[in-house]
Amino acid sequence: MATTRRQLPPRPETAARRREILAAALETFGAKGYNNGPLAEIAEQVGMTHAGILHHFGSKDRLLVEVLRYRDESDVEGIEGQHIPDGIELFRHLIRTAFANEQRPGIVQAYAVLSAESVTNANPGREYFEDRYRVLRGEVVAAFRAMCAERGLEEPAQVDRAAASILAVMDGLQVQWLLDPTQVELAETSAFAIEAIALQALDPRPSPFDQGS
Amino acid sequence: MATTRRQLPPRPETAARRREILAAALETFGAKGYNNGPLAEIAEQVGMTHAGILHHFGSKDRLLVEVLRYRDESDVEGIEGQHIPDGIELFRHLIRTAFANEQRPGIVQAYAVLSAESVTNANPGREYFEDRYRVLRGEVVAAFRAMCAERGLEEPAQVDRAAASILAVMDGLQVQWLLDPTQVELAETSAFAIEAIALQALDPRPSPFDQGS
DNA sequence: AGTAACTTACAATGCTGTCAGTAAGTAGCA
DNA sequence: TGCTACTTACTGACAGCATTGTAAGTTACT
Repeated sequence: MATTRRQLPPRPETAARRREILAAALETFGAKGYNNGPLAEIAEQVGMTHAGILHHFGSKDRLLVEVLRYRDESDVEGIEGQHIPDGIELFRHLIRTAFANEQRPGIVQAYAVLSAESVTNANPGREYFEDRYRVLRGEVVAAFRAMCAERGLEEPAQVDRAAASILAVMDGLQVQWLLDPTQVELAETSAFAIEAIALQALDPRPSPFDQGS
Repeated sequence: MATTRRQLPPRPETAARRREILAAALETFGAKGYNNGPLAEIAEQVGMTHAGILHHFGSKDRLLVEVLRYRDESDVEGIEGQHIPDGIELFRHLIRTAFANEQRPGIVQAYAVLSAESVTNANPGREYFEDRYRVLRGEVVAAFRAMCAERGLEEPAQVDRAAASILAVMDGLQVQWLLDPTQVELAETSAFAIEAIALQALDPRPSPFDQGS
């Protein structure tokens, strides 16, 4: 009754076509946000109709999720080989990323817009960003631990806070830089702040704000 | 030909009604973003139709601009008297603000969502956020200068970067905190990062990342 | 022969903004 | 004080557009 061949594998060019769509979607969502970025505009960029995109991805929500994963992959491929850098190398990697980001405002904007949009009600990207920040914070914490071990220091009390802070400055600076690139040096400022936070975590000094008039 | 009485002043209750609308709009835009937050939902909160809101504000764009200004005012009124704190007091004020923000996630979300959304194409809030960051950076820079003068230090090289970084961490931490409040302590972490950055600006130590394997 | 990769057409919805009308207030004046 | 003229503060209806998703059909691969 049931024939055996129920599903055919996708055609060879299809994977490339999907990647084209993902790149176009990243551009449109980056420029206009998820809610304000229509499928039709994405379709036009790749020479299709919006129905063609829905054929590949099923719904706009699922497209967003795949776009976010795609951005991750292309990031990892582009910047470094495969491995996750550890210890001091992770911090250097973050700073290099900030310098690389200065050359790709489109990606930066997509990331800034979509991450903030994800905190709104029932946004399909929310889970992705929750996971992403959790993973990244974990990597930074691990890097701190590795540095301490290497130097024979005990683990400082504030690693968790320092990890969150480092990711936070990078993101926050991106927004300010996108708003006015003439007023904010993205990379240099990121490097400065990452160093400041790492130093205070590894070798704390007393707060300058605590008491006194 | 032309009679003299051309425009009547608004009725006494009108100002209060407008404020109600602004508060409702802040809530809706905060929850759903500007593009995704319909006028009808705002209208419902204050017991009106969306046409009534357009009567008061003319267009959705102008409503957003007024919402942003309204948030500023209510912030200034609520937190402190009138004056802009200077020197060390500004930093203390920023940290207090971070603690206060932990009690008002709605406002924080509105701010995070709308500021990121403002970097998208032709967003009506963009100018507001450009100005706001410029002004805030200026205030932080002035506070650094005041602190240096008081202590007889010369102005450090990195004040501009430190100022941008401090605002950036605060914003970035808000996003992470909104995504998962169980994993990020907004206020304590903000305080830690602000101190770290201020210390490095006022009394720099060499970068731990510069050379060596 | 069957399915992937589309297109065209369309249904269904949601949104902003306009328009005409209504009730209620206010100003000017007898 | 009361009448008239005009304005504010709305409502309800609707035009007009944009947008997502579906369904049916076509082409071309395998």
